[in-house]
Amino acid sequence: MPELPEVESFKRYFDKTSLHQKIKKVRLSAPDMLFYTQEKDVLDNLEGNIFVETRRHGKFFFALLKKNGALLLHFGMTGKFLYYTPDKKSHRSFALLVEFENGNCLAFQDSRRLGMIGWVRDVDEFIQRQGYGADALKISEKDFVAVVHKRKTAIKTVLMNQRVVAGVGNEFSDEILFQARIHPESTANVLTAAQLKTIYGHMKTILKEAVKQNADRDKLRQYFFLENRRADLKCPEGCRGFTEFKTIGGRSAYFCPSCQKRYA
DNA sequence: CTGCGTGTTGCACA
DNA sequence: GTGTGCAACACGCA
Repeated sequence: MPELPEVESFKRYFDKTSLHQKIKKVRLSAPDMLFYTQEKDVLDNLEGNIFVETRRHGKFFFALLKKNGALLLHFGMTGKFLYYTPDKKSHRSFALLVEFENGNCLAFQDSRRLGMIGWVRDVDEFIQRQGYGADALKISEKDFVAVVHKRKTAIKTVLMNQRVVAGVGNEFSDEILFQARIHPESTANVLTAAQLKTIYGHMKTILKEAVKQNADRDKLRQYFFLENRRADLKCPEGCRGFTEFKTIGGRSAYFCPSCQKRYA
């Protein structure tokens, strides 16, 4: 599920549990998840070191080390943290395990292994080198309109393109466009500046609210397309339309063809 | 038992 | 460089 709000919630969990403790031992059980990184770069740079602060850019999480660079994690579709005190009876699965000197462990778990693990010398340099766009919660309205307006593909695809804006995933893109009443297949560059500002406003509002609620889905029920990802449902806007499913840009899209207008 | 997906990369090709 | 579409990763779920 992880989109920007979930990653922010994972960041809080990490901040609460894993800062300022000396790292004793690191185990990597999923070397296939390494992202532009050698296994020894992760192990050697973490062991004996201390996490001092964390950062998030879009869906990427970084834990900055006291001495050298930062641990990079991406949660893919099923990634999560589990901080625990080990006992001899049960052992937990992990892709990456950080054992602290105080005896507790932080497991980065990812059953589907679609996440990423890495080490970067410099976070900003990494983001720039990879070409990721500004974070969805930090980008200015002006910059948002400018970068989105250049694109000649479906607005949904543009919102989800991490190299345009970082942090919006499939589910939130559907919800944002539903609230903006714009059809997800509308071509980005034919939308007016006013329409893009509307999209920007909804993007900010929804993401902020989801972050405030700690990405707790039970508290985000009011968002129709986060909650209902099915076709043929009655549109809650009372437009008498029914939800539709379509693959857009290779991703599953849900929308109301009746109240979301399509432009070009 | 089959098919699908909340994410991303990397490739071939227009 | 921009955009499209696919396969790949592995697993839970309907």
